[in-house]
Amino acid sequence: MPELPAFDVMTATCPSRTSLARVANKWTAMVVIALSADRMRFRDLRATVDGISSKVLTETLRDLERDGIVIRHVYAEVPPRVEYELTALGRTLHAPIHALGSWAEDHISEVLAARESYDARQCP
Amino acid sequence: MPELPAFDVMTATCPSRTSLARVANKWTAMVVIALSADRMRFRDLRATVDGISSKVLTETLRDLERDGIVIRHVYAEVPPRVEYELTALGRTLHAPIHALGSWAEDHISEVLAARESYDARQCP
DNA sequence: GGTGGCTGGTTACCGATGGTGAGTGTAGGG
DNA sequence: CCCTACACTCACCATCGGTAACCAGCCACC
Repeated sequence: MPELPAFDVMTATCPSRTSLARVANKWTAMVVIALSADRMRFRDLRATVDGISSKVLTETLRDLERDGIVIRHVYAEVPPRVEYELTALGRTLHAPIHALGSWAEDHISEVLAARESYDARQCP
Repeated sequence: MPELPAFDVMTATCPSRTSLARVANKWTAMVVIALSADRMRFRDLRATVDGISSKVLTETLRDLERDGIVIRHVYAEVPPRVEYELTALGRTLHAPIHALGSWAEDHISEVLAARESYDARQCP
């Protein structure tokens, strides 16, 4: 009865594909990494995730909230305070995404070397 | 002398950021997953990664080749034959990306449930 | 009561990016 | 002589991500 995964990210129409598309995204990755340490407010996230715009951060957070990965806490204060936090589901995403971020940092020298030799080969 | 990572994906200007952007991408993820099993030719990749266009597959593969993640084998035959294979560096990327793909497949039901309740809350 | 600041957005706009469909070059087969 | 197979490449749109500017609500200050 343990049916093998009826879900396959390789299939264009499979819902898991749209989920992969959301999760395999640089902004998603950085927001999840930032939130994995602690819940944060909007402006701190914006500062931590260097280079993200308000609009894109808003959209990213709303999509993540819709998918049940982050939760939004609104405090009726002045000035307004809104905090974002990973849900239990979001915390399960931390390991894979953190691994990806670490990969980028750990292997950047190899990537840069590969680029250099590729570019040298292309335009002699 | 083992300096701690001078690289930080959270910094917009850090090279590792551009690397993360390439690697945290749905097409990249699917191509790497497809190639992790075995080297493949172009048309088989196109068939495996359901929904990708020739143009986008070509671009993705060229970027991955430039970053030293895949290697291109060209056979001077007619009709032409080109095979793509993960490099050693590419194979180190398999685990993180595969984890992400599995996450998407494993948690899709929770994601779909979250979406449903979110959408119900938004427009009653 | 006007001004400015704080916060978490929203909006208009615009260039980049993804996607489509058609075309290209080569050689063997019919 | 033409058709097919394969791996692209190109011209063309549609869509999307990104930027900059603005907004709402409340307070403190003048």
